[in-house]
Amino acid sequence: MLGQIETALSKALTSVFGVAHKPTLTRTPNLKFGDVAWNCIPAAKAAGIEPARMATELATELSASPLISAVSTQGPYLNITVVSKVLFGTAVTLSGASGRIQTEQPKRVMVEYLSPNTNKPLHLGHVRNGVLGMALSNILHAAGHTVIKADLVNDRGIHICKSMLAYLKTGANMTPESLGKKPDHFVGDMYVKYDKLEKAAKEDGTDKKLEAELTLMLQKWEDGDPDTIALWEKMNGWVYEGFEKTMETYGFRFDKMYYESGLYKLGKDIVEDGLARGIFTRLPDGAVAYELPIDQFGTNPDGGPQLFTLLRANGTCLYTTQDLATAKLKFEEFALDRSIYVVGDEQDQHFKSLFSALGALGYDWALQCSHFSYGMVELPEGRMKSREGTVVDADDLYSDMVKRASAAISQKSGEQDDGQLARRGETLALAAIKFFLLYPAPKTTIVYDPAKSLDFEGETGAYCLYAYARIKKLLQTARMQGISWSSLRYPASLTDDDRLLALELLEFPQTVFNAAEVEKPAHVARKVLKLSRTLHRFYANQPVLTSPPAVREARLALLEATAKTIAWGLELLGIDVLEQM
RNA sequence: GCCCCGGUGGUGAAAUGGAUAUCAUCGCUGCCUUCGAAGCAGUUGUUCUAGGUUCGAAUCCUGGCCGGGGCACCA
Repeated sequence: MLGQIETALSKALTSVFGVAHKPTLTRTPNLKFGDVAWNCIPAAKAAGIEPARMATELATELSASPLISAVSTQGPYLNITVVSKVLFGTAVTLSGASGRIQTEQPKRVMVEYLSPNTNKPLHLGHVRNGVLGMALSNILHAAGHTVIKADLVNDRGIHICKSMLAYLKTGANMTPESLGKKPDHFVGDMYVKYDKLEKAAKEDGTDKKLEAELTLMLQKWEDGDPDTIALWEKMNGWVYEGFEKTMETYGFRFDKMYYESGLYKLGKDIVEDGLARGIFTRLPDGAVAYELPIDQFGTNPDGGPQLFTLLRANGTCLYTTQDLATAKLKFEEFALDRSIYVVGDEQDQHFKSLFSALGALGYDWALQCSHFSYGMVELPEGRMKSREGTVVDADDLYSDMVKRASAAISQKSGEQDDGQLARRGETLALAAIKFFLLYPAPKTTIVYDPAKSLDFEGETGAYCLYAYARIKKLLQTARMQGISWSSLRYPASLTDDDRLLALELLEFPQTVFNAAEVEKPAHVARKVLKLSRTLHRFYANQPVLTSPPAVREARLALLEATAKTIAWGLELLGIDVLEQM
């Protein structure tokens, strides 16, 4: 509907001024200016026309439109009031997912996210990653793109050997079952134990020996030594078993799994090829590197180009070696148009370098690779360090939040705890966690204070869920009173609160579509919150069931549409609603 | 030394170059005898700095100050 007005405006621009322009309507700052507005300055300036005159003449032209009940101007602003019947009718009909806008150029997009190491359980940082990855995938899908969700598991390397070696030295007679531990936590404990072993070794001077043992283990793994492989499989199996549960809890899902252990050698050919073509350089000690362009990356301390190392001096592979190959594999295997990596901002430079190297190799798809970068989740005292065990564990966070959420529900509703209440607590807890992580811009560093935990008031998931539940309760009460609102009639005399809610609903699909275009899930989160706020204000200020029948029915329809839209927005964010808080 | 990111009320955040910079939280004041107070209404308090571009700058450009991340054979 807003699109139709934009089209009418575009036609008027052509017919009156001979200007080709695609206008975008915005909301007015205040309803006294009308419902939506357009600023003439950019188009007027480009065409050499005085902006206020353009606004005036367009107003005359548009006033004939059957969609528009009033047009006015305010300097260069063209202010439009939409015919109420059209406004409310569209808002109700196109609510929820039925209003979604689909792209005319659907793409095949891979979203790689989570990408855990198999030496420790998932923590809050992974949760931020996973929640962003899922939301981004959902939003791209809603906009009509084909999305392949991929997980690259870092299941090999020296850090994995650390857990394995610590297990051999301190716990080889134990299993997760024997200790009653969640298996990924059991392996994570071994990783922490290694750190302790290392510290102890440094004190009694045996650290070189320990390091040699570790390197030997990695060597044995690469040589395919049966005992080492068996141990690796056993411990990784435990980790996967644990991951499975955590990922199910948080709703992280994948269409494709990549394992570094099966990929790490693949990059060697690409490196050799680059070397042969003079794109990569062999360093004096034998390592292979890509010299990063100085205009983009600057220089290193001795004035030469920065180096992006692709192969170790001893010929073994690096993460970068594997990365080159995996990038190529993704495009070939899935005929991708676009490849997105959801990875923390500490790797900004890594990805910028990787994409530069891929471009230098002549892969035209290198331009379609992008790094969805996000900031760390820190504790009040600083960064989380898994080696030192100072992390907010994903499973602990969840169970802690469920307790708090259940307690809050019990307290506020006065209900006693039962199985059903616990399930509501789970949904509320997840909504609180996910919304907390999705609402700020991704690049902000989030500080999470375990002592304060998460709020259920203010700009929170609970605020949105409560808006939904309030509507549901109201609709239920209406049904019980035998009130029906299926036949829609829109009384002329509705208030600004009704109008604001309808406008908010109308804008929603465009916001979701734009969020997909710019790949910003936070835009959807902010919009859901804004809609919820408009709803709460409406609820507090306007009676529904006690209004005259015509107004009552219109409002019930509007509220039902609002509930559908809030639920859809939250669904895109990976958040479930509660019919009852 | 180099590269990247940031600096907005006390605190945490928002704002395709566009109308009076928006929210939350904290503080203070009200509203459960009308559909659920996890809510609503009111109130105090904000764009690091010096220039520049522009009809118009929190936003773009240059310098400065402050903070965070990264700089290779880790991921």
